[in-house]
Amino acid sequence: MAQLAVDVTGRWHDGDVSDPAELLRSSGFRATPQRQMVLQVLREAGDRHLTADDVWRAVNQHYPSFNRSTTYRVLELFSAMGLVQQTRLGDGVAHFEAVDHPDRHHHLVCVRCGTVQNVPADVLREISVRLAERHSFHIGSVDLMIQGECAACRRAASVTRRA
Amino acid sequence: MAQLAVDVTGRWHDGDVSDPAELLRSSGFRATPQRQMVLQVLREAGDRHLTADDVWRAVNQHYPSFNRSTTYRVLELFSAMGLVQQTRLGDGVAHFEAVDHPDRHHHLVCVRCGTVQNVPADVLREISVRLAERHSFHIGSVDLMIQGECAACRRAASVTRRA
DNA sequence: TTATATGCAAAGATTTTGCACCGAT
DNA sequence: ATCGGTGCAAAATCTTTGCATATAA
Repeated sequence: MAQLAVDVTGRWHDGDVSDPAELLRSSGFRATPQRQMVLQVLREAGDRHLTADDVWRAVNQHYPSFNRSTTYRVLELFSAMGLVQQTRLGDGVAHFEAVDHPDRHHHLVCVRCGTVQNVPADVLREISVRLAERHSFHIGSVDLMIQGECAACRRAASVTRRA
Repeated sequence: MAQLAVDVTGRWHDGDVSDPAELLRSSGFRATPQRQMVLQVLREAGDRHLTADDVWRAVNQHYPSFNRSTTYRVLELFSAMGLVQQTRLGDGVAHFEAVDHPDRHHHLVCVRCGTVQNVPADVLREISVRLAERHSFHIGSVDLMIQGECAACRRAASVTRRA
């Protein structure tokens, strides 16, 4: 995946995250219906992480001409703007969720059954800030993934497969 | 990516991580040259994370019939065995590294230039153990990725693109 | 008006799968 | 001799790109 195909130089939003259209314009981008609908879908999803395809299907339902490639372009833009956080859960597909706080929750992924448990992110806040300071790094998002066996699978001691 | 197509039930290694062949056999798997070479390549890479393709190219050089699909199958097995950790750098490709400690280091990924800084993982040990206990989760690997802007890019305030 | 963003179609990249054969045990 | 593992080839999945058109500002 190419990173930052979009030029966001000096165009980061600094304000009103509640008004998508204004947010886009104030960052120097156009408030197209596609972009607004993508953001809405992501926000309505709450802390469920959607794949690009999930997003596409949701928007496409109300807006049939909405194209897959636009999905990727919009999601890339939002990632660059810091509106959306991209998460990888080890399943080879990118997952996206709206960012309200820079770090919302993290993931325990079971390598047996693929179940994902969310855990609140505040435990990491202090540590990640300290890390960032030490490396003069400006945090966009924090993403912790712990892989292992969930309680059920440990007990079961039997293999569960995932499609 | 399908998870656990391989049956690893009750066959986790408990011992001598230094002898790849014995390690595999004691876990109930066959010690094929392909598997041993993949492990060797990953171990020689130290803390550089290799993509599946990197691994394939390295092994293929000494073993021309070595096939890409075998690469994926072996890496999946090693992940399930906990020998190899899959890390995410936000570039859409899976990266792998040999695991000696359950958590070795984590990553600060610059969304501008793609630079990756490694940071020692011990800061997270306590927290991840606590999290795992709370969720009755058996930790296989811990993977923290912080995305944002590196010091250089913040200063530059100009966009750097990545191929 | 005009540069940005989208739709479309095609290609690219990565990963998975079915099947016949091979080889570690 | 078995059955697990590999090679091969093909497909599936996910994502990116070029270009003409549409549209937000």
